[in-house]
Amino acid sequence: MKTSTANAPAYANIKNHLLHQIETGELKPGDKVASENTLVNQFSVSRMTARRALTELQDEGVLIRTQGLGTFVADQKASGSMLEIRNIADEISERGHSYSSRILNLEARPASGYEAARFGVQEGSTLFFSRIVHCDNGTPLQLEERWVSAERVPDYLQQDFSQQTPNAYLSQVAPLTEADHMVEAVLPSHDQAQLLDMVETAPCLQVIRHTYSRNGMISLARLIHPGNRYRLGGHIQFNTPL
Amino acid sequence: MKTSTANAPAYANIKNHLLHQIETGELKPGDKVASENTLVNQFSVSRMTARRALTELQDEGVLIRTQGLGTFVADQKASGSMLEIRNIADEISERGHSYSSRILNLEARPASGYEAARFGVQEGSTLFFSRIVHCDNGTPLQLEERWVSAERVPDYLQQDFSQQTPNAYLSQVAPLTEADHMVEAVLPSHDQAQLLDMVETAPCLQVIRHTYSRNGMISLARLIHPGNRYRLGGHIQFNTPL
DNA sequence: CAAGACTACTTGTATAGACAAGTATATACA
DNA sequence: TGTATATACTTGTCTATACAAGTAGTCTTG
Repeated sequence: MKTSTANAPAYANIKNHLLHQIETGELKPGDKVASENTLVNQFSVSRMTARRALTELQDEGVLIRTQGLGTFVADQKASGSMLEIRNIADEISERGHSYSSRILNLEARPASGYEAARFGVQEGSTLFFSRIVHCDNGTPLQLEERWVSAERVPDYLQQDFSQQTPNAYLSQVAPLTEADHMVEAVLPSHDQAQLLDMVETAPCLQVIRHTYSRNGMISLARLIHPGNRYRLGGHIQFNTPL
Repeated sequence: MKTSTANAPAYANIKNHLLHQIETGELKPGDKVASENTLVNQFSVSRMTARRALTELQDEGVLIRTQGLGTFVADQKASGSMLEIRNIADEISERGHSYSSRILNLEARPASGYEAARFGVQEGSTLFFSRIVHCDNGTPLQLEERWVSAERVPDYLQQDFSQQTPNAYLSQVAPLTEADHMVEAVLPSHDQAQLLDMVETAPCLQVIRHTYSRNGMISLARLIHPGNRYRLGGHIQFNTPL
């Protein structure tokens, strides 16, 4: 899973640079980010290019910019849950369409330091990862990515998710009653090649990323429109107690 | 509440022009939109300015752009709703906290041309507007703004929203069964001074804007973080059939 | 007829500059 | 001391231009 640098556009490199700073903790919520002119000198680009990187990250909810003040890392905490995800399978059924799904990935892997901190587990402990495409009348409509803490749901990998959606299974086995709050920050970039194939045939692909950690469930949704391949649309961030 | 044209930035005028074309049906989903160069001549702006209007509308899901082909009106029907708003009062109760609310505004006013086009009513027809703060243990947590079409819910202003939330009332009186779709574009800016007072005492204020139009309900949610006073964080755009 | 080249049009990326406007700090003045 | 004022720095808007790259149709050529 490569993140670019080589042939990627200049503005994308700057975005990745800033995202990396945030992911490693070099920049924390509230910290001031390099100004446009600083980035101009640092990356030898024009101001409009540096500006595009900052503006897009602002649109994605990562940064906050204020005229006269500067650019800051957005505070991802604090937001309570207010939304809940509807079950995609139910929704498609209600619409009178046929629902089908395809499993792309289903694996266990040790949590990196970054993931461990984010999901509230120890570094190296097992995280389950799954990636499933949900189709409406055969057309890919939603790409679902889930990270599930092994401590919480040890049998996650053994389930047959073509029969029962992960959402249904997790609701049954790991109900959460308290409305806990969690932090979810910036999304690492997707494996884009895999996404592009699906976007070809989908009118508009919804990308949802679910994370089950010790404290609750976090979901992030984004939309990909055709012709908008590298730029992902606005994202939604919320936290849902099951 | 003014809608631009005069002192608004050029790119905003172009956006409104295109949105108006879509709202009036002059441009239908799938139709080809004026190219960048066409807009350059039409509005006497530079290509970068015309481009900004088109790009932002693409990010907002209104348009679809493809290199070499052109710009087209997006099909809003393709992506189904997937989210629903939880009742803030219920949520706070479930959390074991005390819920209270305060009404800031409650008024009827004629729809401006801009609002009329957006909400699907005639210019000058009555729109109800309310603004309510929902508090969790006395702390302002959510600012709710609603525009309600008078045609749809004539008695909106007569309700006692300290007893029953607008959401509960509207669900009861104006249920929508079809999953209609609508476009909501740019948010006009808030009355900022009023917001700032609340942000002072709130850890993170959720701003939700509900719009009941002829076709359905649109909700836009944004977060205000402390230290993020003037610029509101990323916004959420979705459409919920009740 | 079919394959390739050419052309016109489109959007994508990028530059270098200009002025406007919001914020905070330092400075001079009453 | 307190109030204006000047300033430096920031982001916001905008222009005019250039080249790259994708699409579709036409024209040339074998």
